[in-house]
Amino acid sequence: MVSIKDVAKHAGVAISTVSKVLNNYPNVSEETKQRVNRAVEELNFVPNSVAAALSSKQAGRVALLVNVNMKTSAVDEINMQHITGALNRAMELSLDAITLFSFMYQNMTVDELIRYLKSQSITGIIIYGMSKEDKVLHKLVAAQEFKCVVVNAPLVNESTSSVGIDDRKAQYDVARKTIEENRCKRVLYIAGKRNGYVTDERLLGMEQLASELGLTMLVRNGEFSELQARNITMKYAKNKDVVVCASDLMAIGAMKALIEMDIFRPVCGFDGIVLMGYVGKQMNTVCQNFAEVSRNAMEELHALLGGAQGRKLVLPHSLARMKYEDIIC
Amino acid sequence: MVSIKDVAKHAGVAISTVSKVLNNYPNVSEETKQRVNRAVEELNFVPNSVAAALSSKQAGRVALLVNVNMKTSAVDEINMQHITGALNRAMELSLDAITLFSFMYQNMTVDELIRYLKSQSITGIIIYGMSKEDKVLHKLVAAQEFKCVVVNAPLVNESTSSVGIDDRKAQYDVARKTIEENRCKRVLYIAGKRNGYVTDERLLGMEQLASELGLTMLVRNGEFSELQARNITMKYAKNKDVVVCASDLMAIGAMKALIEMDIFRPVCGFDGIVLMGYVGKQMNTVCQNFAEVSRNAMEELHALLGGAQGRKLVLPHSLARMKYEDIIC
DNA sequence: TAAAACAAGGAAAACGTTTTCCAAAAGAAT
DNA sequence: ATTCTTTTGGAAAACGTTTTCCTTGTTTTA
Repeated sequence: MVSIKDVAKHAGVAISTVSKVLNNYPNVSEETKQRVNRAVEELNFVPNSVAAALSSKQAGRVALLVNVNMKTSAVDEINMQHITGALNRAMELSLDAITLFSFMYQNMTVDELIRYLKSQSITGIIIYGMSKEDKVLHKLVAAQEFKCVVVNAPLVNESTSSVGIDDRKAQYDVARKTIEENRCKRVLYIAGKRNGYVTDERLLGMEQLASELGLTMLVRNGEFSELQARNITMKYAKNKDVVVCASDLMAIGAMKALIEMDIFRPVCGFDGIVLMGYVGKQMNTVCQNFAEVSRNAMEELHALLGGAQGRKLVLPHSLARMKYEDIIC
Repeated sequence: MVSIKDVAKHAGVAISTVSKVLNNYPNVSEETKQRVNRAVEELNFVPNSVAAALSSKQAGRVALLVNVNMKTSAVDEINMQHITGALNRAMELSLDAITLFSFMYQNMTVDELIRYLKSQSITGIIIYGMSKEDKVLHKLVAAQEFKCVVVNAPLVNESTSSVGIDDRKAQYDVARKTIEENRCKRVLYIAGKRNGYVTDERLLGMEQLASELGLTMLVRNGEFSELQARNITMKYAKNKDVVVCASDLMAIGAMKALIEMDIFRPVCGFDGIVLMGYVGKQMNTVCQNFAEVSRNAMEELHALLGGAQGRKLVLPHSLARMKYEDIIC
């Protein structure tokens, strides 16, 4: 294996000089830089990232903490897009990234988790699917031992940024569009998981809309479960004009229930998952580009690692009506 | 950060002794072992896996090479299950694992890929979605620089194992069941991707079945594409009795086409993806537990790293009829 | 009882980087 | 010409392990 030592010898300089060139340090002349880079080319040298990680804490590796406790194909789709987006950007930024699923750390205490991450030379973390009641992850963020980016949860401190869309506005937008298209007055809103950050935001958006338009609204918690949304719809949809759901999966459950009850009500969802194209009826939904969200999350983490302050990053969303014809390929 | 040095000091032994205890080396007395383990407990010590990886090539890290060139939610679902299954077992085996998606290495030559993997201290690899014409991955396996486990491709040498189900038999089984249930004689078989290993195996299963039952069979390549399967069905299904597809996604495409043509033909698929529960019509399919396949793949890789010979591992499959009621949750 | 064999544990090199500090050379200021 | 800065590059320690030898002390064998 060709190491930095070989490059140094080949270029006729010291090891430290090579390292400086590689990491764009100042105080190295243009000429030496050229010589070193030529040697790197000729020897086909690739730095050993493991050694680099060991040597410098701040070069650092990055971990994705992915919650996979809800096992549905829709969640798989969303997680997969997040992971590919994040890892793609990580590679472009030359960040070494590992993926941890929740089953890997769900039995750990905060201290154990911190120790584990440090043992892996992790200095930055992206957290997915964090709920309000997740003690361990909250302590992890609060500890500020690592730079963190939390996706879809408004947590910010000096070393923590949050990334996501404006859930409140998105819910408002998609519901308003659906309600105005169909001149509805009585709304059944199937909210998400209790103690979910996005759940509350989306509900706030709905409440604002209801008050602005003078709607009557019944709110029930669907826990992001297709089955529960189905049951709720069965029970309450009859004397409502529209069913607004805080996720596509629940929208699908609601739609299936309506079809079974043989009544028509407009339904709208949230997320823009592919499955929406397969259920026959078209529905309005909020489209999020999860891969893009995660690319931004990785970008933000990189900035934090470079010394930037934590902040809240809000990304754009769009509305769409998912059609089978657009999805098939 | 508490290191092996602190443990050594706390236990009153040398660093090397601690390392020996940690790695279950011989030539250390039971008493010393106890003392060291107690120190480990008391100091809450976790070995730094990065340092370990740097120090010993054979402790080694493991990489998942995941092909994500086909972007459909079905593939996302399958890949996600593979990844979680593999990483889960890796953690249990204390193997450090990283995930590489095809977009990360698709522009590399074999040599570049090998160098990159070595730079990451990778010693073992699991390869997903390898096609017959993938030069780079074939050379990678042939180079025998790493221990490899190839999922769903029958590649074996001293340092390479293959893991997967018996695709030939599975295709035979599911088609036979469907054909006998409906007393069919004329089969439209929509095969997978040209140059795919499983494509050939599954076709062989169908050919055997056709000859045994005296069926007439038309074979067309659907490339694992829902759209192509749909078009093929539109064109050829009319004077056939049954449409057998080499994947669920294609089966869905075929079924949608039949519904649109307003003719009934039994259809069967292959994989057991969740989406099958959403298309309204029930179909026979082959169920693979992808997470379990990948757990086995990781297990096999561990064995290879321990010095075992490469071999072919065949896992069981089952037949099922995917119903919405079984899938909703 | 001497020699040989073995068991247990320690010292130190090695892995491939980064980074701190220091020395030399060159330029600027007096 | 002398001193003071500044620029450039090198030497060596550090990161936390593993692993190879080597030194003891103890047991076995003849």
